[in-house]
Amino acid sequence: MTQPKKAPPKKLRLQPIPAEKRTGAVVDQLTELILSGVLPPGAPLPSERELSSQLGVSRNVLREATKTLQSRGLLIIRHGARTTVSDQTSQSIQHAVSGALYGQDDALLQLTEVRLTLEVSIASLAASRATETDVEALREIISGLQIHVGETARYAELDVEFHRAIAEATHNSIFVLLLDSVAGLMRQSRDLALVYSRPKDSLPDHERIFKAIEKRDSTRAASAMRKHLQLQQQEFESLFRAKKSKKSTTKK
Amino acid sequence: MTQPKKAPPKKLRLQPIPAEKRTGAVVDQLTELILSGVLPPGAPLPSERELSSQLGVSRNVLREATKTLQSRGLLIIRHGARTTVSDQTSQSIQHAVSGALYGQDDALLQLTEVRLTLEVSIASLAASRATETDVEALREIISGLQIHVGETARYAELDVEFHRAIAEATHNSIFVLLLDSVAGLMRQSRDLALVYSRPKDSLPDHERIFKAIEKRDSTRAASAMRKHLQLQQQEFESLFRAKKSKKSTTKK
DNA sequence: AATTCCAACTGGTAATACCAGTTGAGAAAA
DNA sequence: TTTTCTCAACTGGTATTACCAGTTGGAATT
Repeated sequence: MTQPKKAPPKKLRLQPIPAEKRTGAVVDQLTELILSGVLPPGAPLPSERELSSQLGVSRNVLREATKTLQSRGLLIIRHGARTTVSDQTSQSIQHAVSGALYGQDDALLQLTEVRLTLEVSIASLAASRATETDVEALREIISGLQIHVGETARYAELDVEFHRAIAEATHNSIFVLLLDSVAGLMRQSRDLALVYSRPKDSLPDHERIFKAIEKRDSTRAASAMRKHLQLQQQEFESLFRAKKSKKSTTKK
Repeated sequence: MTQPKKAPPKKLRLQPIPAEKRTGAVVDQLTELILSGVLPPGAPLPSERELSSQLGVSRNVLREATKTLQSRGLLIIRHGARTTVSDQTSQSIQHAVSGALYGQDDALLQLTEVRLTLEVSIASLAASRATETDVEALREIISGLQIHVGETARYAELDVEFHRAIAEATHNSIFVLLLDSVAGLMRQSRDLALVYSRPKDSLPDHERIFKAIEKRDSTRAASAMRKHLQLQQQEFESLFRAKKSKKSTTKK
């Protein structure tokens, strides 16, 4: 036994799968274990060979099930290492949306538009519902932003955190999920890197949004967020127009 | 050969998969074929045995790939029949969201809230962008609603169509996708059936929304939509409170 | 013409053997 | 002692083969 002592194969109570539709049943059972928290994020699953025998199904079936759960973003499977529980729920939304956007070159524009409307509503709701804890979390991020104005990369990270924290202040998990998905999709875009907002320009916006939420001023929070995002939107639009005209002159 | 003549195994140009990560490569290749329209919705794939040999991979790999695509909503796999291409893109979003909502009993409330903010924005955008074709489509649905006021089921169908048509008038496919997902999730809820809006009450709302869009009045469209959905939201809220108090007296 | 029936397809599962990354404990070097 | 390196024993990934279980469509029967 050269293998780890940690995560001792705690005999998870696993019900053997009865008859047909085994794969689906395994998916359901594992999903249940994960979502209910018996298998918390980061926890390793037993090996495929062990798990499959415990469940009374072939390794094939177990593997198809885990594959499905991976594509749903619930599991992280790495060749050679143990399969672990993930916490990225927004991943599957990204798949779906990126499918719908396939081949549309104004994809980024559509995304920013969705983000704009989504976040404006979120900001408004957040302002009316934020608890003291929420505000405190935002305050910390804001001070972080102020400190790291010089470092573009670090600032960008905190920027994302900021928007996410606002979504969490709505206390509606769907908003958080949708925002994550949209943000994840935008991050995939290559064109994005070029125009990503300069810290110096956006810091005042961020502060304004924070103050509005701190004062529980929904209206002001919404309008501050709108202003903040509209600038980006305009930059994308001009970028898109430039790209489009270039395309039509080069190709067609 | 007792099997069909239709869908003659048109030799799809399939590139053999080279080295490792075969499953992922197959997923990508099939995804490409589907999203690009080479394999249109409804089209049958070659059988697993044939496809796998054409791709130069084992049936195992092919199967895991198709399984993944199924869970992403791109394929429909039925035991005994051929696997066909699907067109349900919103399905995978539903999976993700229902995962996030797991165990939260105010799920329906969160959903209605998201729907409210989403659709209000959509209505506003639709009003400012609707083409004559869009308006014409809406007009037809409205007249359908007026005709079928008496039939609850038929009216409910048209109701869904109406909201979807508005989303399409934004000419932003992501909005359509998100709306579909939210609507699909709400349809799953058991509590929903009890309070579904009575035709007589909501018809005036629908007409008001339509007229606003017809006149390209964004503000009025948004407020009409808000009014329309807020009623539902309030009903859900009272239902939730009732349920909650009942729970706490019964259990704890 | 309508019904029944069944053979040959389809996908679903199992079992096994081997390939290919990962990992960590212990050996070797500092 | 501390650090680095090595490698065996894990992990997941793939291939093959055999068989089970729904579906389907046409031939045989009514």
